[in-house]
Amino acid sequence: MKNTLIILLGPTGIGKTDLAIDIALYFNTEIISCDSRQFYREMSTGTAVPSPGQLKKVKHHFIQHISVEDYYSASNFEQDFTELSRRLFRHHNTVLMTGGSGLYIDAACGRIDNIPDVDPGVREKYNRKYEEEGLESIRQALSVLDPDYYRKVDLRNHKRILRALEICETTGSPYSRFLQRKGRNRDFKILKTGLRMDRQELYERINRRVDIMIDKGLEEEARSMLPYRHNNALNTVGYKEFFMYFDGQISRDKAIELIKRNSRRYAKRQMTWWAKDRDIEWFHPSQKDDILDYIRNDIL
RNA sequence: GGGGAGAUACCAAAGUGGCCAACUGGGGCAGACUGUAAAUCUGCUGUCGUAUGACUUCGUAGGUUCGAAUCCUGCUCUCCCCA
Repeated sequence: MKNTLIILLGPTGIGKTDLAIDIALYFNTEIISCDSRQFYREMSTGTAVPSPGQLKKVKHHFIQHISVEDYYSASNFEQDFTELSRRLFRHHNTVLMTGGSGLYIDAACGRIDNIPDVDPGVREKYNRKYEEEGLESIRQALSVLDPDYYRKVDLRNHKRILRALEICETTGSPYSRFLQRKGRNRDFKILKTGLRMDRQELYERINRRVDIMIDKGLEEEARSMLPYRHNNALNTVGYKEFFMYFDGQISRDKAIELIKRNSRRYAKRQMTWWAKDRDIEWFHPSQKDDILDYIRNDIL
């Protein structure tokens, strides 16, 4: 019998954490978190990491395992995940992965191609080029280095262009050449379950959860993150809005309102990401028994 | 009771005779995205819709005009000031 990676995914605030614990307990296994912000040990209330009590119930991995000052990407996650899953499958037939970071989940599923690491100096160089000379200049560079990709990318999205340029320059060959859609083979089965609910219900949950975070001291946590605000890890809903408030750009109420709105928009983007994934079996978070049945039927 | 201001699409708010289906902002909807992804980027938001297209809108009922969200009159409602 093949091992199975059970994935429980869903938009922010829908209730993955509790459900994941129940599922993990049921199958007597451990949880691999796949939440790109719960990785950071300096943040907790704004990222809604599982509570100490929850962490005690089931062993969690990749919760606050790195620092906001570390560089971490989907690729790093893929490597860490590969190593960990190999270890866990030695003692478990099933492992549960839960989270809401679509790209990272895809990475764990082996859906990203093997692409060399980028030379930090090269990254620096193109970032500067973009800042100093603008979008048009990096577009131009891309049209020379990788005309194929130039035709396909969203030319208004500097991040896409920058990434391609970095790869072109560090590897000496066009970025598009690495995008073979071959992915990586995994030696375990993947079973995806998704959580979804009525939009309005979700949005109300999100709004309420933000209020709870505020009560738990999100403002203080954000203030303590001020020294790290330039790190990418702090370009995060719940923190960036408070930074604006601390800077005097907006009122505290406005910051809270923006945190709610940006969380809603984030949830929307997550749902768009998964909308085209035919492998996901969808459930309402209250359907715990149905989810357990679904998983049990599949792995037996 | 007297005087003044105003009613515009989901909300806020421009528009004050034709270039208006109506600026802009918010909210919302839809989408893209193979390595910083809670990031980054895009489209739509009166209805029908392939539409440079048709139809119905700017409190309400009339009127003026070739033509009105814009001008005039009545009505309804809201707000402010004086009593």
